[in-house]
Amino acid sequence: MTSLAEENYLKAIYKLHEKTGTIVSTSALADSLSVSAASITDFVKKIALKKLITYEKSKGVKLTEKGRQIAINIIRKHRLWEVWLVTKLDFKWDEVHEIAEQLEHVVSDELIEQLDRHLGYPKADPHGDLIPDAKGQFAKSNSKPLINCTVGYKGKLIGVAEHSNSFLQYLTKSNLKLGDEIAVVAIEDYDCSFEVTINNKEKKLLSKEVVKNLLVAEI
Amino acid sequence: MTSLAEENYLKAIYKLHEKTGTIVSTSALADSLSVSAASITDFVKKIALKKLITYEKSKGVKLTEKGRQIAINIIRKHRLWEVWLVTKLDFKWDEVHEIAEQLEHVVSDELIEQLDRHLGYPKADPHGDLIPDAKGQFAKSNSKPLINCTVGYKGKLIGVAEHSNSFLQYLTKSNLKLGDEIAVVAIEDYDCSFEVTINNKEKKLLSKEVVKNLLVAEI
DNA sequence: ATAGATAATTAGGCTTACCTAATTAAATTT
DNA sequence: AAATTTAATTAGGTAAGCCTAATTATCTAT
Repeated sequence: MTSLAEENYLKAIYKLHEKTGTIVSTSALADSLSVSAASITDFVKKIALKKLITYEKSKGVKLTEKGRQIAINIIRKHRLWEVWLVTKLDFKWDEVHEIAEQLEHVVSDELIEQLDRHLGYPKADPHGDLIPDAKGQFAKSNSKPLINCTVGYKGKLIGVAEHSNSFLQYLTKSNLKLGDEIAVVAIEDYDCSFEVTINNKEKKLLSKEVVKNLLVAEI
Repeated sequence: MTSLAEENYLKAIYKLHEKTGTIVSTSALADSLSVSAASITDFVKKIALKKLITYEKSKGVKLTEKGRQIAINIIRKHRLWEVWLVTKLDFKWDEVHEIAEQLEHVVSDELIEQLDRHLGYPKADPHGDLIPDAKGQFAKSNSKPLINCTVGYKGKLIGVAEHSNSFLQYLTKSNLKLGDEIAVVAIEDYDCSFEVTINNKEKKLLSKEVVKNLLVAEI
């Protein structure tokens, strides 16, 4: 069996690897889990023995295929629960993370299968993150950060690259939501801010920080 | 905060007290939690210091009002989740207990409030057990064991006094479910078995063991 | 290439929630 | 009431998951 702590370590390793593309360092993990570096070293040795990760002393860790499957399953559960919270219980997209962090650890394959069915086999969570299927397979995504687009580009907002409550709340306040059509009208060279129109109507100025974190795709 | 172990101890004490009406003994708790008596004594002292229970050495324990509120809240959550599992995810009434045991520990008042609303504020769980409201208040029940009824009695099956999977599965197999109308046709003196009709149609013979565990109420 | 800074590890401890074995208290039998 | 059985407690110990402080490795800058 996989303990709560193990699940959280594996998930953190998965996410850090996804972000950096490299082997995951002790300090990055310590940071992400809010646990001392010494504790990380300890724990990491233990789960390496269980073949959930490979551990290179003073280098860092990597998930094994076994560890990766567990991590992906936790992420699958987390995202399905988030969909449920938003679509069935009317939570806002900035209110679901903490609750899903608890629900993701509930153990029952039957439950998750039924939940998935109940939700109509959603492809993405409320933040646009893809939901892997029961076999751990992700759909292919063709999203890119809006900041990589040029004047004249027209696409749909399908995700966010930053999940902080403050960013999500900023978007809500700005009346920007997933599915909105975004057209790039102009880009200011000096500060990299974008002038865009939303759904062919509303004109908006978006700062570089914001544009970096908006993920768009062809319509 | 209340730990997982604390929640389980309080719930067990609540249920044992409900069943026996008396102060709860160390051995009864040990039995119900599958933990050694020595561990019970230890733990019970700790939560007595937190004023969740009162502990009389060598006598047993009782919930304080604070402990009782926590226990009732866990039971409320458990039963709401069971309703959700059956009504929204199509689980059978004998499949929900273990999953609800996990879900009941998820911490979020908002979540439970929204879940309650989503379910339409159910009064009882799939086994007919009453669901306390957010203030810990139970509705009044006028149910009684079928075994206390006499020939000619007509009532509705509204609950079960025994929750084992084998009993629930027996009822399912016998095509008996909550809401069914039961009329007592005859009672065999010798073995206390009941001859009944279900929904004014099907005739059935129910053993004393079964009749003891069926809860009925006036229609 | 070496000094200094940064990152990782080791050593030793703590808390929670459990355990067994030994002892004491309470209940039951004779 | 004494003897026996049963229940409860005490004493001492364990594993998991964390901690701090001290040490060692690795990286960076001169």
